[in-house]
Amino acid sequence: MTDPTMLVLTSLADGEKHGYAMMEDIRKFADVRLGPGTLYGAITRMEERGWIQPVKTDDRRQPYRITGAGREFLDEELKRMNKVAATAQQRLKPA
Amino acid sequence: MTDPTMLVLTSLADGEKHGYAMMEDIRKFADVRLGPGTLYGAITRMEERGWIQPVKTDDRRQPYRITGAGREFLDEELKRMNKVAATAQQRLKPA
DNA sequence: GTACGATATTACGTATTACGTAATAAGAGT
DNA sequence: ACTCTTATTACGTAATACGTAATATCGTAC
Repeated sequence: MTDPTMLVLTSLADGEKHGYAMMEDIRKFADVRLGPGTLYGAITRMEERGWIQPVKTDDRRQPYRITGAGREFLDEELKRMNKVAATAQQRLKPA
Repeated sequence: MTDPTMLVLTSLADGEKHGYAMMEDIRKFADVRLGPGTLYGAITRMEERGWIQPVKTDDRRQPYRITGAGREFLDEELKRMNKVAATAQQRLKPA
């Protein structure tokens, strides 16, 4: 419904961020509050899939950046989302 | 990613359908193939939540219709989806 | 310098959901 | 009768979501 994967990819689309920063960003642009369990779980899976990658740092905070594959995936999913949204809106307001 | 709930609600937005018809419809408008486990599982949950309801019939096929609450929910989620999609698209293409 | 609030992540456990496959059954056409 | 398509049910398992608590660091006000 508020798929964490899409939210994280969208959050990283305009630059690298660490987990906590994503939380805040996502709360702002989507009005969704991801708890740590949801967020860091999603991050781990997405890293395994090559959609995001950790950025080297000395800081205790671990920033991530979106990969090419991540952008591709995001783009494709966006197309589908738009298609579904367009269909739904059209059907909800028929006349 | 391709949330069955949204897909079913969208499918029912323009009239009642039974499960199999939803499958086909969803495949057409979203290019997503929902297997029976996914589809009928979603239907059951959505019925429990009052977003859809079964339509009385003698047929072996069980049609469902979207409820007022279902429309409301769909509408709200669409707003969020549009917001996320707009943000993502904007961020993917900055200049 | 220590107390405190905000920042940041990890570590759990549990509940929910997704999803694949197989089984079942009825109808339509040959 | 047979077979193909239609349609649903019944599983089991894997993947995800999500809440809560624990842990730790940082800044800053006192």
